[in-house]
Amino acid sequence: MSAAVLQPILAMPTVAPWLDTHVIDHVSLGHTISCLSERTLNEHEHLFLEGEKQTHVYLLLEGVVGMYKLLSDGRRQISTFAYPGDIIGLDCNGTHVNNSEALSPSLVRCIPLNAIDKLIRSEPGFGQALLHLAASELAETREQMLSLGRKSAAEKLATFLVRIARRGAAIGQASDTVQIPMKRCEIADFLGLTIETVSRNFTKLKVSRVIRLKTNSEVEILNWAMLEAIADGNDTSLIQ
Amino acid sequence: MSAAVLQPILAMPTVAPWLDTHVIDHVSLGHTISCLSERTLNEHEHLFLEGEKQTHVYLLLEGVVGMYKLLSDGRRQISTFAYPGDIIGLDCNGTHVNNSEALSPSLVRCIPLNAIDKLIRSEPGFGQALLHLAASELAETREQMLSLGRKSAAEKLATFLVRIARRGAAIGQASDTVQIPMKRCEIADFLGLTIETVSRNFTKLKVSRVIRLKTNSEVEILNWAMLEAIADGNDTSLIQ
DNA sequence: CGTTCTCTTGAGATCCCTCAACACCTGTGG
DNA sequence: CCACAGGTGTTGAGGGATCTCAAGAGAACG
Repeated sequence: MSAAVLQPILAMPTVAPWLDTHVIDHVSLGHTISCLSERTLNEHEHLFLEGEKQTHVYLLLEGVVGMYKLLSDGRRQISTFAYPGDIIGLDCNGTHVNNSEALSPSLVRCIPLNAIDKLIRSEPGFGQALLHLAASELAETREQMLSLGRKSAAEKLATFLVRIARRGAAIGQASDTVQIPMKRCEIADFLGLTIETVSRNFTKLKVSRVIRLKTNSEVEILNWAMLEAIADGNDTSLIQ
Repeated sequence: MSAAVLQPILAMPTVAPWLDTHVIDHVSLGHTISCLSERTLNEHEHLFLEGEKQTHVYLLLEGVVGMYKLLSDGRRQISTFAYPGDIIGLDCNGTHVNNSEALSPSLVRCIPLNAIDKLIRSEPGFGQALLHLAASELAETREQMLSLGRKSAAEKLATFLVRIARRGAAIGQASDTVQIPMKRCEIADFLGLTIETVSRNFTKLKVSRVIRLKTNSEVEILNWAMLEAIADGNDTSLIQ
């Protein structure tokens, strides 16, 4: 699989093409191709933990990876989900500030930090691409803060579904059915809710004919306008 | 005032020194110093609005600026507060995704985007500094997501006070008294609470002798260990 | 010294959480 | 083929943290 087809949706210019094996070998590593490795992750296996020293940046090739933080009593907040084509581990300066766990069997390409540094110095476009990527992640994260701080449970779930549907469409999935690669528990920890509240609001959306659940991880969006209205806080019927 | 003394606390290497008038003039603008302008903002004046085209990046020289997003019914989420030395407008690729409002009379240096681009291309260290800055902002934003999604009102307020106290100490304020340059309303919109809940939890912290309010905008921290314990969710007495 | 803005405090309502039971699905083994 | 177990998701009842609405207390300012 070529990394060139796995471009992050948001970044323009994109970062992933630079991290193709041949490019990075040619540009920054000379002939020591062995420095670039790939790593498979089982479900629930961790890529890195909070507090660990950062050694690599990772390009996700397959699977879904969740980044999360914990409180000492076990409360968890998932800050973002990484999809194929996404860069993992950019949000840290030397030490990881998140835990990173594979939510499904995954495959990552490991890019050593010094390779990144060399690329930045030798290829002016690369640094710019990384900067755009970071800016996009910041924008997305701050959009999610609006959800966490100010939206109701139903609005949070609708927002989540809209975003995940757009994301699925961007990587070429059938647009009528949205694949949800995470469990209720992970959705809850992403939205700042409990699994029961997530489940109840799935039901709410079902009975009001906004969505239909083909399976627990496949959602058909029946009323896209209504879903977006709820997500944006413009709905008056569902939220009572 | 020289920008060199106004380095962002988190970024290492820092960005601000590159944006000093003489440096940016020499490196990227040749002799057209007129391209670099400064702008004063009254309280509640906006630097830019969501959806506007991005023309500049701003270095905050004086004052405090809040970045926020709105829902159509007026619910507001403040995503971050900028202090002197901070860069404003980095979290966007062409179009602003936040509103940016001065919370106190402020002064910003306006750096045109093309100057930023030139600096990135000509000075390899500058792009790296920007990247570190973006990574730091991402880390800080995701820390705030943990607050928004998983902490109680008391824990949110304690977290806010700890962070603002550290920030004040870093720019050389007296460590026993913390200056809070924003109103209750802005604290509430930052923490995802109402002003009443913020006020009630200020009172909670007062009666349990964790803090003392000299004025409404000056807080003395009486029990630092307790404040941090509450912020980290390790307190059992206050949260019942 | 009133006016306005901000902050605090109280009482009731509400949304979401907690605890609990049950339903569903899948694989395993008798 | 069925029984069973474990993981996952749904639904219900009750409680609690926070919000809403309302009034009053301070602080800032002309």
